[in-house]
Amino acid sequence: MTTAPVARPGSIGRARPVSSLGYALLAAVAHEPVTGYRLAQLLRDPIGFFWETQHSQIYPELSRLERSGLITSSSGPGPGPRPKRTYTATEAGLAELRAWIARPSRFGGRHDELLLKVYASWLVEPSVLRELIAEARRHHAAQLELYLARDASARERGIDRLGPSDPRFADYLTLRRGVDFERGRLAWCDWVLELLPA
Amino acid sequence: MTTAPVARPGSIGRARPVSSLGYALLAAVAHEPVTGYRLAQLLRDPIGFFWETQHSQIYPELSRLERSGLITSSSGPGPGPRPKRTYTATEAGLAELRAWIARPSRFGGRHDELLLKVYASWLVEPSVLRELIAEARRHHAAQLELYLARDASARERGIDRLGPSDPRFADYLTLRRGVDFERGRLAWCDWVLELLPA
DNA sequence: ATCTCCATGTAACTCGTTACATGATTTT
DNA sequence: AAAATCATGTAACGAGTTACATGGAGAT
Repeated sequence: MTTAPVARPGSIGRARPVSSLGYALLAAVAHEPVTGYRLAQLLRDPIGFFWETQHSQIYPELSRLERSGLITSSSGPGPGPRPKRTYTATEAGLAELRAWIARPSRFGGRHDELLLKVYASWLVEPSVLRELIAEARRHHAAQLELYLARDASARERGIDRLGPSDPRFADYLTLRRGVDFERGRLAWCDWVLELLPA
Repeated sequence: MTTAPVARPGSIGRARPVSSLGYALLAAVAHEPVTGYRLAQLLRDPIGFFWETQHSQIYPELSRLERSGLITSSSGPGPGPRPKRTYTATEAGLAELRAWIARPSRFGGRHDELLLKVYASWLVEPSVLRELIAEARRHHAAQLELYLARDASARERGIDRLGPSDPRFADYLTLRRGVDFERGRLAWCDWVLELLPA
């Protein structure tokens, strides 16, 4: 039996709980060992489609995860002045991830700048609102195209026939949500544009 | 007592640009004069549907907006130990809001904890994923019901026949997006649940 | 020559959440 | 008697962004 509860064994003040970003990093590292640089890429694409951040937030968070025993690192010579570190998830890290998934989620923390602008749009000329929506439409159309291309190649490889214990199946579920979201947003943009006087 | 510190005509050191929350507050104040307390309510419902925050962030932000001359306040006796302040948008504030709407938006800043959990769900038993989605489904179903009730009463009052220069029309646009979003999310939850082994 | 990619970090700041603090009036 | 509502603020901390800093290898 592994000495499970991780972290500092004799620490009195409890360690800071793992942040959402921490879980995002853990989830990525659980796929395969990666560098901080690679994680920064993943947090633009594909994880970035639902959880974005910058590399400046990643490196300190990796240190925290390692201090908590949820990941371990091995370092070798790097391309720059500092050594390159490759992180691997520990059993404790996987256990923490599993526990987090099962814990009730907080819904909320919504922040949508487009809807905020639309909410205030009665103050501007209809043509300004029209351009605002048209710009959003272009963005969501481009994003949808990207997702659909991935969806097509994922289906080609039979990803939709995989089981829920395959990481690629989980990827597929989030990708489909991306497709639905962009489609919904596009349809809403079109509806608004139709409603607006020419 | 009205204080009107005008919008720093010749100030050299540029003041901090207005934050997204600042614009949310400005947009609400533009409807009618309100207190900080009332703004806190609006930032749960209905503005909170796309821009949430706590009252502890509102009061300092209101001070900043007033120092920038975008809103003014009048104070009278309050129910508690401190005076009650009612804020009103200035012409400069409305101009700033209009300029912000016309400026190009940054899309992004996505943070979706459910999708993050789903992304890592290959690590857990399918039953855990099932419960995760079922919980989300309940939440989105409840939220959809709320939006639909509002949508029905809004249509009864003929809000869908108003023009884009009426604030209630702008409210209606954001409400419809809420309905679409929850419906899309519900459909995705159902799709995942069907895909999962019983 | 310049640009991009790999790779890692820190500094300074703003944004956002939780908890603390007060107190009258109204509702349960 | 207890709780909710109205009403305003501060303190402490965690989360997130932008800018600074370094430097080799390979491509244009």
